[in-house]
Amino acid sequence: MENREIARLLSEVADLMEIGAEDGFRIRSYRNAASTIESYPERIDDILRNPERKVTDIPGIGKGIAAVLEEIGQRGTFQKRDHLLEQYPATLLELLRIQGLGSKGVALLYQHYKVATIDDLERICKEQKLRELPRMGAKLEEKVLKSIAQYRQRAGRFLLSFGKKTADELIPYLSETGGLDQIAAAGSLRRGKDTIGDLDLLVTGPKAPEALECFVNHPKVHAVLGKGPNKASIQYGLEGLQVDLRALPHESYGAAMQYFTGSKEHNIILRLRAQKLGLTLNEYGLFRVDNEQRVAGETEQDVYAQLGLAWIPPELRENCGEIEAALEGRLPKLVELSDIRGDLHMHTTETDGRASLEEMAEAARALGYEYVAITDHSKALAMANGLDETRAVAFAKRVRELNKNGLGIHILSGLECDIRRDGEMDLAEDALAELDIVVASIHSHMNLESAEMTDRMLRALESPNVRILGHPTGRILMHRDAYPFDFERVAAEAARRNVYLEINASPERLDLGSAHIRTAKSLGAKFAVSTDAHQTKHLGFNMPFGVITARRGWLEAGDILNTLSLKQLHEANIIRIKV
DNA sequence: GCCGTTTTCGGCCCGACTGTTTTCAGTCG
Repeated sequence: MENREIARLLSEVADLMEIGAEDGFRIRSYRNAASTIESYPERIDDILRNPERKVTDIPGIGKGIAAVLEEIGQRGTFQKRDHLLEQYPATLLELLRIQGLGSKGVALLYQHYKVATIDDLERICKEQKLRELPRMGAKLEEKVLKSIAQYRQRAGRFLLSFGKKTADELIPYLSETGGLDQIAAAGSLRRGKDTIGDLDLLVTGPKAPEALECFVNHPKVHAVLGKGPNKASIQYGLEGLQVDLRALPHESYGAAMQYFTGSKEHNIILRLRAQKLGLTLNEYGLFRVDNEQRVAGETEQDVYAQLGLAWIPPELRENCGEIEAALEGRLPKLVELSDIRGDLHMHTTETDGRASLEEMAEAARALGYEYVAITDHSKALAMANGLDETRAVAFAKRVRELNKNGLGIHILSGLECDIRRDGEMDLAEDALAELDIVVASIHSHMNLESAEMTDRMLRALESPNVRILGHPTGRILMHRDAYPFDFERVAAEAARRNVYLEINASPERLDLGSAHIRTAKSLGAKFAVSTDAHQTKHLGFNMPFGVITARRGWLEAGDILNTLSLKQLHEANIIRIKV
């Protein structure tokens, strides 16, 4: 079993224990173990099988969890889990994702009304029975119903990063078949959409039929939805992501990539354009209507060229002006991962990160970056052990000392400073002035009225020390919507004040999203693509999702702060580097 | 359940808000 799945079992059990009102510290141990295992570089399975190794050497894993892991290794589950699932249906776990309900609420609802599913919950709210329970009222009913509606809207979708991980598992697996010419992911994954509904894979080559066979026999296939000579569909893994694999002739590869990358809207316009030119376009190629002769198909470039268009990067294929731009030769030269020179938002063990300043800096250096900003939380985030003025200033001093040692990467002293309810900075301005760069972010009071939230953000932009507005809309994909505020006003004001808007590359956020990026760019705003890394591997893993989101927002390198060199940052007086 | 130890027991990040109370439990981050 993969670490990710083991972690999932442990964290589900932690949730069930919480519903069962078990000891909080014990629950935390399960959660800690889950999170450690999820990000552990080695497979737990391998360690278990190796008589020379002990899982208890991993911090956070003691005798108790070690026994659990052993049991999982042998039979895929463990006693405690079985026992809890006898008491509570697994569907209760889903209810925890509804805002306003925690473990206590879920337990009470289950005991009182046998509420086990989202549908049950909706009914109880609509019948106004929720308010009859202790400490629950009409406002909560309303909040829960709203949250259920949002939850349903995003059901069946998956994070882009999840699609990427799945593709990264399946593509090498299918390659082992041998005798394949090409194998690639298309669809919304290739377009870099923030969430995906399914995963589309293509193969070409003489052994494509074997690849289809191999595909439906993957050990993690949950169900085979269909299989023919050219196509197979499966539900993959516990999460049940639908994956489609299409086998095509080599000469159709470009046309197939074009066809299956979409979007549907983009493809409709292309086919209309083909029609006007006396051509017809499908997944096998571009053909003349009169004599059925193939005019393109082996590469995407040929297909676009034969339609009189420059090749359009997949991220732009949403029928949002890209076809007009391709016709007129004014497609943007989109930013690329290799343009990124540094990372301006990350956390360390000083607050809620998992790696030390030195470890983060070293990992960033290994990625080839020229600089990083360490931006730990400020004191308002007490649960993260946020920095107060004294610690922030001391930290800046420590960074200045470190930089004297020639680390091979320049560290900027920074802070992710909380924006308080009234728009004031969480730390005094004179302390912020000691730092090289301040990211200002909202982490609380997210349910203000739009006008109040707008004022709050405009107020935050007034701080002379704020350089970046962190995760500006506050959305968590498939979990929490952006808070309501006048985005255009805030973006315009940020542009006026030279405050950069963050494109938070964390796959759960991708905030700003592409639509907001385009709006903000049209208002003159500039951006920073930052990982918000909480451990070293986030640095490399997150950044491509931020860059692809920036690309979907039509951004070029020149729009993005951290494509500048340290020297340029300094000379442009964007960051006053304190020495 | 983990960890460290002044080593087998006691501590484990906690502050703020909300809606429900009538002094606070539950949720969130």
